[in-house]
Amino acid sequence: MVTIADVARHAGVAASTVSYVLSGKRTISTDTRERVQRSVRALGYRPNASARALASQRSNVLALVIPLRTGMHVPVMMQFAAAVVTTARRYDHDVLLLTADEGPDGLERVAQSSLVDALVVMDIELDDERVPVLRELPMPSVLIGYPDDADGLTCIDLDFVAAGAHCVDHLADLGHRSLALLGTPSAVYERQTGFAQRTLTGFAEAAERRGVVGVETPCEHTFDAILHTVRQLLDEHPDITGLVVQNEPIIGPLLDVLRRLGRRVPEDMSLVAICADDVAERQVPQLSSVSIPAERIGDQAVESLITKLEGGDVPALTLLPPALTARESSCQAPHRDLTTA
Amino acid sequence: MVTIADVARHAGVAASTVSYVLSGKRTISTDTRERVQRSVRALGYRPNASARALASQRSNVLALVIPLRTGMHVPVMMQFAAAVVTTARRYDHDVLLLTADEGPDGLERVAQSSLVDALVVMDIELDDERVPVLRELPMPSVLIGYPDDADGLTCIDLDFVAAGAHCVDHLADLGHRSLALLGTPSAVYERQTGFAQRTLTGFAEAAERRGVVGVETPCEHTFDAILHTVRQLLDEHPDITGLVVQNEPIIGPLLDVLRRLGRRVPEDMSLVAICADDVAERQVPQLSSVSIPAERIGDQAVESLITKLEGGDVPALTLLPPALTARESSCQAPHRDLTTA
DNA sequence: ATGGGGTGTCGAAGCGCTTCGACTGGGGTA
DNA sequence: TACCCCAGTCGAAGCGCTTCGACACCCCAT
Repeated sequence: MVTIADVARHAGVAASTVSYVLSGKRTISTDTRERVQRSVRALGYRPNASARALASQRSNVLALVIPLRTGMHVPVMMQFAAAVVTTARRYDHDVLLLTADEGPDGLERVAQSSLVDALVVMDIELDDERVPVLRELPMPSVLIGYPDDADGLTCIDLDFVAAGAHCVDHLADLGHRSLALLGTPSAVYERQTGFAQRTLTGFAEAAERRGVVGVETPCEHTFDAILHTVRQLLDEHPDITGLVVQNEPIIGPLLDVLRRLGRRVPEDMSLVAICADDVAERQVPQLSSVSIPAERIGDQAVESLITKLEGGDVPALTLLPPALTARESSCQAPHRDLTTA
Repeated sequence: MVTIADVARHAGVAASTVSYVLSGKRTISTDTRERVQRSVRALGYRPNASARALASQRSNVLALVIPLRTGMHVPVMMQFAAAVVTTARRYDHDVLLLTADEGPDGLERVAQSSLVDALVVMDIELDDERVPVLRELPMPSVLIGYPDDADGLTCIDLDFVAAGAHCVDHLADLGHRSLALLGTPSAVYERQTGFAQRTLTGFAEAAERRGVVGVETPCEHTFDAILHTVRQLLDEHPDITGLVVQNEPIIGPLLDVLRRLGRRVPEDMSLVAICADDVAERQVPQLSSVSIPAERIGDQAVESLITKLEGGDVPALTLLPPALTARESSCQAPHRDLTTA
């Protein structure tokens, strides 16, 4: 293994000079700089990460804490992780992957051992036990999602309240008067997951504001559960003509179920999903949807973290505005009466 | 930050003694050991990872290289990654996440800078450009999948040749005489991805061996592509009664397509998928399937790597035997003639 | 009583890098 | 001409840990 001393000897300079050439932290004459760079290339020198971290107190590694629990939508998380890694690399950082089931201790472990310089934590619950730990940790962190008490934290998320509301507005604009939100599995709500709760809030508030009926129900992933949930929903509320779905894996089977129950989409039943664009576009009919900008969130998270590492300031809460794309699955409500109030 | 010197002072011993207590590499009297342990707890001491890595030449970090490309099935990879992280933690290691698009250079970077002790590389192509790099690297690695020339490497994979064959055997046993393999998107084949190629081989060999007709076609992910592919397939081979599917995201839409084309599953068309069990079970009808044991592969990969790190020997190639679970989507072929030969 | 072999502990020497202070020499200013 | 300043470079001191060899000390066999 070639060390900085080897490079220094080869270039006929001191080791510290090599270091300064590499880091650019002091001015070095063009002549010397080029000579050193040639030696670096000639010897194939790579600085030893541990030595560098030890001396500089910076590991150039970010922790990414990913949930691996039931009901989480996997492809979105993967997109997200990919964005984090890619963006981190742009800033010359690497990413250490942690699973959420290490819990708060896992965060303390990697932080206090200086394995990482900063943390990105996904899937934050409204009352998340990791939050107090993050507050005390001697390094910056960014949360994806945000807890009830976000004091002193940096949080980034899609504005799910607005997302829920957008869906309602879209359907209400099309004349639908009775809507349902088909949500995530109940376990996700029970865990007090922020995005699920907030969509629900946005949905309910918007329904109220628009003076339309809005009912909500969780939905598990199995086909039978979907069938049962939808059947019961339509039995109890036969006048529902608009469905908002926040549950990516059930989308395919749901379309099936509706067909089975004799509801055509969109003629009898309009559908708006909250999901990744490619999923919406893959369906038949293509779904109107509010997309989840996983990539942008991941980018943003890393950029905020880097800014904080460099001592900069970032907003405490960044809420990305949701965008609804109307596709084939939503249309004018079948008219039964034409009163508008 | 509390250091080993603080602990040593607190316990009234030398720093080296603390180190030996922590590592267990020398015998320490019970008395001293307990005193040190108390001090460690009292001060909340955590060894500094960089210092440890620098001194011991071991970072206790494994690299995991994940593909983020088109046509890869995401949930399986996620399961896989989760298994790797979980198992690595069991052996007191962490996992650094790399994306495949850093290419061979990424591997060299993390290896030569001693950021990691070993590597797990997924999604190996038959002629993978990373393979020669891995051979030269001064640290162990495990490949998921295996290239044509696997000399000097450690590879783990599901036996996809056997998987393809199992599917054929299952259908042939049920009396089907004309089968098709609906594969991954063509990009995956063009990349010479091992698992896709090998399934194809197994499928073709088994069809030959059983004396049944076996045709193969790639299939893209969009609904239209699926519809078109299947329609064309059935036009050209109207006597096909058995379908093998190795393309997880199309499974839902495919069932739709078959329904549209007037083929009932399994009465008119038997289906066997190569996919995760939960996906198979979620469909209606539930699919007969060969499952992809992502978790076992992940475990196995890490365990092999740890063994190698400790100087142990591991088999060059571990092929996990595939298991076919018969569910509702496959049944006796509709009889048109009863000759068996 | 003496020697030998464990057992338990210590001190010091690195691991490979960054960074600080100090030094040199050349150019500009007074 | 004397002075100062700055650009460019060097040497040395760590960063916090592991590990090697050395050293007591005690117990047992002689």
